[in-house]
Amino acid sequence: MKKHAELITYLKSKGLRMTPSKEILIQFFLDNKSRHVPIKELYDYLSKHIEDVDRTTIYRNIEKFISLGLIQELDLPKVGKVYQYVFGKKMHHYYICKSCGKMNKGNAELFEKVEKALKDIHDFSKANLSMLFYGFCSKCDISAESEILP
Amino acid sequence: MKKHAELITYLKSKGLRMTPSKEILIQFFLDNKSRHVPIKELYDYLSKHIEDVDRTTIYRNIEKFISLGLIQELDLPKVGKVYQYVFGKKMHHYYICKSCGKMNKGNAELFEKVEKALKDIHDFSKANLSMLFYGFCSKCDISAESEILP
DNA sequence: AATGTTATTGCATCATTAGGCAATAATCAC
DNA sequence: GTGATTATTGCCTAATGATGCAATAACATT
Repeated sequence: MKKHAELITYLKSKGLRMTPSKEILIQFFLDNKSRHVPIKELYDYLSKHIEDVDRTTIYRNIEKFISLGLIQELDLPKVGKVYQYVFGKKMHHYYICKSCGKMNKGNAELFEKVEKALKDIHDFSKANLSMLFYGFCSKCDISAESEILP
Repeated sequence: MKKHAELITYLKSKGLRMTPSKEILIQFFLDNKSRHVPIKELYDYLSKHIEDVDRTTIYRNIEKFISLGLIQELDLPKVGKVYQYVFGKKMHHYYICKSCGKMNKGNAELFEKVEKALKDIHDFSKANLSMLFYGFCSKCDISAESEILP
């Protein structure tokens, strides 16, 4: 409730107008904070509450939410795009396999080391920062049988 | 030339078969190593060399090349997807603005600090690792006028 | 409460990306 | 070289995502 109101205030301050579709999507994200949601699910959910919503509405709102730091998009190989609530989170990071799309949350130690290292970086907001590490999980490791890659 | 042959050998060892379209795409990437290329350009280039190439061919080859660590995809807000040659590179990283899509190469100091920190991480290949930092550039900074975000 | 401004939506349309299937062609084993 | 295996392509179709425009609705101001 409180979070919801805060969020609305923030979004309005950024020039957004609160419409039924935005209200519903925001509530959905607040209720599913820890999940990674595919856009199909968002559309289905919205359709349940508003009949004949156009798919464009979803795409345009998603885009705005991303630009304002409300949600984050992850494009996972073999899986597709998923969206995740990130508003107010300082940072988060993931390891994503370029081959199979498998995703791991990074460990805390690295998190803190990088956070310290980031103090040097300017022209980039430290709030709401996402770090994505694209590599290869052990199952897909490409360097294993290769004499070319180090 | 040498690089080209090495690459072919590697790809074959991974089960790929060398076809005209793959040859042309690979040569293109070798000739444009430092660039970030949109898929339209790849398609136009391929079309010049093979008449009536199907779009599907590009997409499927791109996907394979990514899976094998030959190229890397960057999905930039407001800009779109671009592809970059990364084969054999140990690591690279970028700062990408979630709002305007502006992209900066990260600085070297952070690069090394993170590289050290990564020694702890297991189940992830250190070769061919991409680090993407998604935040907000100073121009788009969302936290500037907000009392909610830290 | 009425009004003016403008973000938002729906609609139509187009561009991009993905998947199934049969024909083709690259590679391997002999 | 010949044949067998199977990755790849093209084609067709479907799903996903983007864009321009006019109508609508949210919001600030009065």
